[in-house]
Amino acid sequence: MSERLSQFDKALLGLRSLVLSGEFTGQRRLSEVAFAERLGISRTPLRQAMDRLVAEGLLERIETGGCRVATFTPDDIADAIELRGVVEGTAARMAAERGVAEPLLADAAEVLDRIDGALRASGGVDFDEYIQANAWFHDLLARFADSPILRREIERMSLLPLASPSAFLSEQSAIPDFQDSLTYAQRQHRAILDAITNREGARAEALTREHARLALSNFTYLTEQQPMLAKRVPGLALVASE
Amino acid sequence: MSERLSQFDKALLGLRSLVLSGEFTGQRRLSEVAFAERLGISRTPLRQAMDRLVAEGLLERIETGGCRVATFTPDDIADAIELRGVVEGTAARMAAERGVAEPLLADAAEVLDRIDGALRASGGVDFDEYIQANAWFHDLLARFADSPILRREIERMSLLPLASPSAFLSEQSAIPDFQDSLTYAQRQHRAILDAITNREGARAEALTREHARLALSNFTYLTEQQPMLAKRVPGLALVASE
DNA sequence: TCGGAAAAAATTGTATACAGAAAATCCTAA
DNA sequence: TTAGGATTTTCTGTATACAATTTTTTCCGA
Repeated sequence: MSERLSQFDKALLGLRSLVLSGEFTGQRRLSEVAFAERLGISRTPLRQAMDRLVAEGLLERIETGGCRVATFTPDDIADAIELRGVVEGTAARMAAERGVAEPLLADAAEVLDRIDGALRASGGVDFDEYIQANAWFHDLLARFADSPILRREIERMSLLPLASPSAFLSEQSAIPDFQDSLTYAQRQHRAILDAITNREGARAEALTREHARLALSNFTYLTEQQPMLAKRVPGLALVASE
Repeated sequence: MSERLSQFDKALLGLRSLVLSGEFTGQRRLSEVAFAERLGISRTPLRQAMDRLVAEGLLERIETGGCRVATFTPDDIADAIELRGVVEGTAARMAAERGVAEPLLADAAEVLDRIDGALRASGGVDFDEYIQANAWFHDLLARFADSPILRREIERMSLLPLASPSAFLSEQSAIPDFQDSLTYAQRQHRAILDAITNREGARAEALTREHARLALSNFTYLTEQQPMLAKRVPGLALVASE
């Protein structure tokens, strides 16, 4: 089961995790040689990985050469979350319009049951399970419409860690009534799946957008109440919007 | 004014234009050495350019190594056009909600006048002018909301040449009442700008989506009426959806 | 003539060398 | 002491060499 990793894969995984660790979140240029040595590979595949991370938006090019960790304002993150909701909403609408293959629907129902289980776990909510199952549901949503284009774009948007639905989940436990928020989110999941199953495109789209707006309001609350969140955001420099 | 191009820039521009020329639209693997020689550069920057084009979606990786020109079904293109409309619609809505800086609005008004001029040119519609001004308008739309995230995503979606609003414009002259279609599109432009100026977010979004749907229906008409279009699609293998 | 194995050729993935440019350091002069 | 400039150092961008695969060709046997 363990596929042999190419040097490029090593570079990509290693570099991404280093960037997300937050260690290099200053505005300094990232040294190719330093990272290549640290990851035990040559500069060539490391450079490829840097290019990739620039394309993902995690890094940004410097005019004079090289690149640095990207910085985002809370407004940027908010936009990314909302846009993700819009695109997922489109996926939901298309899925409803076109109909979804039975097996996928069955998978979705099962995943939603798993989320219910995580919410009702003895000893409080099982966060890890919730996060995983939630990510699974959103991935299924992206596959419902059977559109490679749509799927690709949604996947791309999930790459900005802060825009993905499960980002911050651990931070979010600081939110009052957070558990209620999760329960509410799950009710939205069921409503979305219901709308899609019933071929109600407009409703499926609206519900999915609304679902993203919940994540958005949680994020907004966090950044307003806890400005120091910036320090805990995994790896990306979060810059105060003036 | 002529900025010195890096080898990578040469590779990117050259390779993209070669791919779009359609010469390599078979399913064969693109040889790195061949292209490097043809463009007069070494394999390193060419390889970077290939990576970039893969990220853009113009090329796709081959499991055993290397990459080839990507293929799209008409359904894929249709999805891309629709999705572009959705994201542009979001930009329009956000612009209306947030308000747009005066200078940008003035630019937009001017561009729309240029389009009117292109439509009323003596000796028939000035297509080149229309295409250029139209692209300009859509670029302004992407900048209206003052959101780097949104702008980036819209730009990215314009990279798939077939999804961009002006793609096919020359082909589309084969459409009956095509000139009327352009006039209608321009009326939509004005309506969109009007909605944004009046801060009517929902209307701005709906109108922008509708605008994309016009392009979509033109594309659909073309592929249905002229299956041989595939041969004339610049550079991308268009595969019949079964 | 056809199928398949073996050898040959070509191609990719990776490492590394090198030149030119940017950045850091240090020295000098006000 | 500090500003400015020259020098040194470091770094990126690019070319190229090399090894491991993959693909093609060749050749033999059925």
